[in-house]
Amino acid sequence: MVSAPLPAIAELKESDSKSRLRLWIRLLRASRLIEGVARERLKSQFNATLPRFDVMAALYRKSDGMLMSEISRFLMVSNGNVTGIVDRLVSDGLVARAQRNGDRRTSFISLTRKGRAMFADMAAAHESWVDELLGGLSVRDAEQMSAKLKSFRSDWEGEA
Amino acid sequence: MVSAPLPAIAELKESDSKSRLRLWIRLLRASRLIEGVARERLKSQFNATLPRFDVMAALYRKSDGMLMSEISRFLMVSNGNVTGIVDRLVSDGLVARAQRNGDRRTSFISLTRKGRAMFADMAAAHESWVDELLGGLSVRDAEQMSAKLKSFRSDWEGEA
DNA sequence: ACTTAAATCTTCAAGCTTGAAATATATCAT
DNA sequence: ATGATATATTTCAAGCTTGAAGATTTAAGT
Repeated sequence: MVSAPLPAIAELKESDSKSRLRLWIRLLRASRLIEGVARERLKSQFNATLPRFDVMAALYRKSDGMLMSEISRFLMVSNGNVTGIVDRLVSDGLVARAQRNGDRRTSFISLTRKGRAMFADMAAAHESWVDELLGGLSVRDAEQMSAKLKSFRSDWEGEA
Repeated sequence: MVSAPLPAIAELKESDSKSRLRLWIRLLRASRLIEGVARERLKSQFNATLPRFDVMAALYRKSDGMLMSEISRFLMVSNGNVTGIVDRLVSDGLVARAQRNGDRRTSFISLTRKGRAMFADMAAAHESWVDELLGGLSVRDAEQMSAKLKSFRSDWEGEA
């Protein structure tokens, strides 16, 4: 009976993928909406961009500094990408590269005092924007969804 | 008593915004993860990009054709952006611009036969990728989250 | 030591993205 | 009709993004 057709299961399976596809589309549209607002306000209020904000956010958590590869892995972007963003942050005096005595291929990237102060301001504003945009969701809903998304991710990556 | 301090409410409020911020970060990371996989597979299996896929998906739903501004509004990207993507799709023979007799500023953009066939293939693959990546979520969870995201969005836009 | 392999980062071309300026067309008020 | 205003699109500069190729340094094997 291995070759017997099982239409009921096949139909169920298709319906499952449609549900997940719909979720994906809504997820994507929500992301784009929030990212758009954040990009626009970062530009007008701080003359910053979203990628710069992301890099600074990564560095803010690690005051000892991070390797380039740690930044790109954390942000899930390519290596070459981070090079350019950090270059511009350095030339704006927001970030510094510190020599590493052991390994001359690498350097520790960290926020300058100026960068740290600026990020603190941006982070507070950013948190309020997200609160505003996601305000339609109850805290309970937000926490439920967070938990679901976390467990989904752990199936695909090492941790987060 | 209007000026009396209300620390309990203030604390609650801060905790709310933190929950929403955490949700936002997980939403963003999930989006990036899925987008990364989709981008990579679209390139290797179809020699396509995600933006091209998005434009073709918009056009697939509307076989009569769409205006440039309808495409950009639907995809939530800038006007100028769509111009370049459509240009490349046209030069690949996947999309065509049709004159509109009433208004010479605009044209109807639509998939060619070739574009329509190609998108059908890509869409099937894409749906299976999403199903694979979001497979850790039950259908029930997916539908719950979809509903929450839909209601959140309608607070900020006309519809979807 | 010497060669090979691995790790880390940068460079580069192609394409995507935005926002602003430019262009072209259409509509409206006189 | 004419001029002013509104609409639709394209063009452009600056920056972001990837993936591949290149450069540099470190580690490993012999």
